[in-house]
Amino acid sequence: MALLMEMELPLGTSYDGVPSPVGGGGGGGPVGGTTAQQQQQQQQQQLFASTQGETSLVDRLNAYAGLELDADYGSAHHQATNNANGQQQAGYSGALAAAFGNSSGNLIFGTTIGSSVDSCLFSLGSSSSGASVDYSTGFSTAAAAAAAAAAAAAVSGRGDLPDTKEGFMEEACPVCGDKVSGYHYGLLTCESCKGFFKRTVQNKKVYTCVADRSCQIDKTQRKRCPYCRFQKCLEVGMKLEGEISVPVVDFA
DNA sequence: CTAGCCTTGACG
DNA sequence: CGTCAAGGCTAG
Ligand SMILES: [Zn+2]
Ligand SMILES: [Zn+2]
Repeated sequence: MALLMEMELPLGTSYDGVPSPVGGGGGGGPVGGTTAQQQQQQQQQQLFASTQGETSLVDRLNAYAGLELDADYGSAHHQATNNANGQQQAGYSGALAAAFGNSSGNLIFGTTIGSSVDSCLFSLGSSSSGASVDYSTGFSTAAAAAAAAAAAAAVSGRGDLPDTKEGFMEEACPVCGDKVSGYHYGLLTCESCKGFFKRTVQNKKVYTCVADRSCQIDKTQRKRCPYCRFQKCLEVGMKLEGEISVPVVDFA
């Protein structure tokens, strides 16, 4: 697919206000300084809060990553499969987003690790079967593993979904499983999740989960808990146009 | 609030 | 033009 190669994404999205307009891919007007990042942080803070059993920051990060792994590895994988149809980098950045909070290196709870994501290098083998990962920072094995797993799946273009023929498993919203209607906020999602994401970001909505922040989101239950739905939107990598950035990665 | 449909604009 | 995605609209 040549289409996925021509995505020119603005590196170094400004983190202090004006989202840099992206050239590629049509699109409406610029988003008026909406802060999905803050919302993302809010919700991920809550997730992170459940790791308070750990003492050190690193331990908590690892615990957090562990939670992300357990709760979301499936969807990340799933998404990577969908991306085989077009945009492989989405799953990649999604995993990175889950692991790092955002691709500019700021962690979800407001701390900064190192300087930026580029302190974490991924060396992916050219073969689709195996991918070697080299994380030199050693900050979070679990987080790196999560990112690497999704990255590997994205690169290899294989997930656990059986492809029909030419690897065209159409329609499967990574959030709720409904039929996808196109690319929305960075990846293939259904119309309803697109609208949902739009509403919550535009109106700066903040939901709260009445359960354990781990509600299952599917087509029939997605209405049940908007918190967990939005959480899954974020985990899966949905983001505003201005926030779309490519993590510093070199495929060797 | 939800979600399907519509309009808008930027591409090529 | 046609396509695509963001955002608007609105019945239910
Ligand atoms: Zn959906
Ligand atoms: Zn919930």
